[in-house]
Amino acid sequence: MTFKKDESAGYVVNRIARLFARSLHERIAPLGIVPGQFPALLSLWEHDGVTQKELVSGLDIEQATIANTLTRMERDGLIRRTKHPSDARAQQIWLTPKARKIRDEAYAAAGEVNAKALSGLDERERAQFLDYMNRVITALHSSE
Amino acid sequence: MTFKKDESAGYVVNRIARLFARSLHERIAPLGIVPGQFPALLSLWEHDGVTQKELVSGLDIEQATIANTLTRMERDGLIRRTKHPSDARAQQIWLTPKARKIRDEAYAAAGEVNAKALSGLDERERAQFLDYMNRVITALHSSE
DNA sequence: TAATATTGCATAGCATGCTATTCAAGTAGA
DNA sequence: TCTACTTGAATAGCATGCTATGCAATATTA
Repeated sequence: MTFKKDESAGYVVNRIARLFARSLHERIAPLGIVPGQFPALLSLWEHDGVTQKELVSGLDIEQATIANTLTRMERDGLIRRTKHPSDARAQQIWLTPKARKIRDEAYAAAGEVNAKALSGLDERERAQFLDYMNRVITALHSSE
Repeated sequence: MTFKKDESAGYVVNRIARLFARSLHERIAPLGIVPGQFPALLSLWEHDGVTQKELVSGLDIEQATIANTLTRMERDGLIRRTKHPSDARAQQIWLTPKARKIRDEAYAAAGEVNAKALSGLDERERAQFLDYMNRVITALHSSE
């Protein structure tokens, strides 16, 4: 009785995630960003000036991970951090002009990767695929 | 025009992969193994005594990554490495009794995670889901 | 066979993620 | 108000993955 990797959802999902990341990495590297910065950027492109806590609350990534990502983003000139006006523990996170400027190209790059990934599925299948994935997320989330 | 994370295949896939890894981690930790060791273990449970090159060729993970994983597996008492009889550059990788012993439980743990993840899909949907994922892998693999 | 190329594996250096912990700053209660 | 709890963020330490390189051993070829 052999464990069939190609039939194990977990195995395949891991493989796909790495392929997506690689593909995205290639396309956004010229913009000066990397895949791990995408979640934060998506959120900040919509609304910046928020605290780290607020940023974290809209993402499904741990606070410690975001903190490190933000440090790299600051190093890379994508964000600035300013003191929060009324809470000395907190800070506000602002996009730099550089980060604002690449927004449309980054969206396009992500769109291209998704398009390429889904190129073998028709409209109905794509919708199903997303539906299935969202159901899997729900199932994995349930504590037991 | 807002980028809808829940409708981006790449975003969702990344999320799922992390949820899978977390769930698997919880279940196999008691066995003394971690998710990153799974691919190598699956291969070695079927056939050990192979070289690193042979092991790598059956997996879709880079050689450098495997090399580091094997170092941790050796540290954790899961494998031993012996000199290759006819090529001083190479080595043969052998499972320890400890690693052999946990095989069935590890299979079961992976099966449980998959079962939980897919619990919201019926038989037909599961087959479709896997089919879609394999098509996505193919699409992402194509160089252009 | 000596020079060159290839190959098997390790290492360096980095990004991304996680859990656990620390630490300073706010808040609440006695 | 003084003590204790909570909270926002950083840090430590680790795993997993990648690309690029290094290095020794083997193979090839001129």
